[in-house]
Amino acid sequence: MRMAEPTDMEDSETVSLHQRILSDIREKILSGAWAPGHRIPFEHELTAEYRCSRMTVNKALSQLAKAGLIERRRRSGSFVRQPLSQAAVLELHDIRVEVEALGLPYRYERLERLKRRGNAEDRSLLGLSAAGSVLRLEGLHFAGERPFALEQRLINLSAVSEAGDEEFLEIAAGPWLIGRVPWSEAEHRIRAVAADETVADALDIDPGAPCLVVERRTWSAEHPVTHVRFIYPAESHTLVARFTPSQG
Amino acid sequence: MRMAEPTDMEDSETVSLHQRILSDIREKILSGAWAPGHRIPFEHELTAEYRCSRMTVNKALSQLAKAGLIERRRRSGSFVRQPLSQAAVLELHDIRVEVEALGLPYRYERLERLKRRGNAEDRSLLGLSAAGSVLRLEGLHFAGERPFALEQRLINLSAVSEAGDEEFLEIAAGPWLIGRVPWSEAEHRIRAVAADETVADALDIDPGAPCLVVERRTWSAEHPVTHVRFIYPAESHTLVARFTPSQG
DNA sequence: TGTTTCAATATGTATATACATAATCGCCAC
DNA sequence: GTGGCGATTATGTATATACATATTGAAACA
Repeated sequence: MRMAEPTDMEDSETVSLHQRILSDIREKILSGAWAPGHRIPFEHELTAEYRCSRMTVNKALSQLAKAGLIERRRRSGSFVRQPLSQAAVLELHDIRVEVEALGLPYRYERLERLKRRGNAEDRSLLGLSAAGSVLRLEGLHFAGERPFALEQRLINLSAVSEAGDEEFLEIAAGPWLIGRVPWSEAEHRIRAVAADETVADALDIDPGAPCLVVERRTWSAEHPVTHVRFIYPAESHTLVARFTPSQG
Repeated sequence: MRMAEPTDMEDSETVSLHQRILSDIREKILSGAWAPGHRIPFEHELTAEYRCSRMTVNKALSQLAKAGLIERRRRSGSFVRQPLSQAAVLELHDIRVEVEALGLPYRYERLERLKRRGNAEDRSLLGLSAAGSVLRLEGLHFAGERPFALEQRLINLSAVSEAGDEEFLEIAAGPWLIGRVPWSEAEHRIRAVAADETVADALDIDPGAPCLVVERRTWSAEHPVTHVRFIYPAESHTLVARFTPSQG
């Protein structure tokens, strides 16, 4: 019985082999290295590549199939899938796309950019245990001339150091990060609040007006990457999510 | 009432055993038969119950754990989870569960019940093309003495005729429907609004105060089943949804 | 009384194996 | 050619087995 030995992985944490296969493949797909339609290696090839049994590979691939990332066809192999269906709403949340879907011109404007050593609140928002540098950004998304959403973001520079060199003057950090950091997990919190003075001012609405707040924390391989808070004036925004009963 | 017995399997389709275990348990949890905190049978017990190997049981339970429905603890067993992962929040959205997770006593109170021929608005909300009978319900969910959420619901009686005979005086229609109608699809709309007079009055908050509104339409095999609108006072509620890419 | 140790236990992960099933390829007959 | 048919192939599901690991409860100890 050969135990799963960290053969050529020196950064290897105590991650199960099955997890490693899973995230390797997921990353290839999300990063675009394997485009939709691409045939991923056969089980027996992965078996050889990872030096493990077919069951282990099979479990990982089945999981990817269930998650909708790949499609498996008997006798043909497994293929990267096109759609990104329901979850797209809550996963991507690309404001440019939303705005342009409304037929309005999109624009982003940075309000604030600040590099600092993370304070207690930063660490709590990011879910960091140790202190480290963070980048704080604040910006406005416009739909035409009207403010569409206010964005307040923290980026964990220990996880994404290159972000420290970016200005983010006219591009939002979201799209920038998506192309660079393959995220493995995200958590959303959605709530309603009354606009305070600052928010009302930025969004050009009345103080006290209801706003929809969407907060998202993102992890990449266990490391917190970013925390972002989107604040939408109530009248401008409805989240839509469509589900079929999930099975895991 | 429930036929969890593997012995009398007259309905045996060509479903894999692993799928059957999975859906049996899921149903027990979603229907509330196994409340949050309940310890589900050990792997070796399920092994005996379903006459299969531990691997098969393990695969099913691992999947439920990944989906966030249960939590597994070594040496202790597996337990129905409290904290509502995405599945719980957006799929079932059982307010009783949410309230009890807060450690508060739950109560439901019907405000209105009305059977009528669906008008234009009803049809639009339900997504019905033809006219038919609908049941309109309005009720309040309490957490302790405080109103926790206002529920406004339409049920398509052509799809669920038995609902017409129910009073729904002290039980909300949500749990009732879940046990009866296997839904195949749901769509959520989430937004923020300011409370109007009626809502403010029911929820015992100030008019104009921000509220989180969650609307859900549910289909069962292409037929619209129900449309429900939950209105939460902002301070009482945050939706939480956790994702791995495309939901694993 | 408090702490340390240890065995028991349930889950976590991996193995090798077996057979079923669906899709495809190539061969052969017509 | 072309239509059918079996062999091949990749995945689907299940088995029995093995050992790792975390946690608990109780016994042994200071």
